[in-house]
Amino acid sequence: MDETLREFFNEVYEITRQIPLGKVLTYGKIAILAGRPQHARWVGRAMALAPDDTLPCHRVVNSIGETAPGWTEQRTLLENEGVTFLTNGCVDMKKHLWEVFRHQY
DNA sequence: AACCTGACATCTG
DNA sequence: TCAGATGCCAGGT
Repeated sequence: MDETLREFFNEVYEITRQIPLGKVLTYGKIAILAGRPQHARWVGRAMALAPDDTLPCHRVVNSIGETAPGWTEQRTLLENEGVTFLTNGCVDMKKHLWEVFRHQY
């Protein structure tokens, strides 16, 4: 794998580690924070390959708040930390999306 | 080189 | 509101 991509992955993991309990981030937002706005899909791949069990990758969802396909535990993990879901099965983004940008300013 | 794939995002009718 | 199309990009075949 390309070295710059590996750096990107590490950046992604670093950011993911900083997501507070009970909050979530989207693949796209993480891609932006990691400096590569076009690589949302690569963030997903980074999660899939995440070697570190302590990485809170369950706090990463897509732009509309859907949990990862084929990973039913994710919802349970989130609910255990107080994250609520809407009737359509998506995370209540209004409540739980981590407003990173507001903290930066 | 050509084509497919995917833990994505955004636009469109 | 929502399914389908489109853009995206690197890895796999």
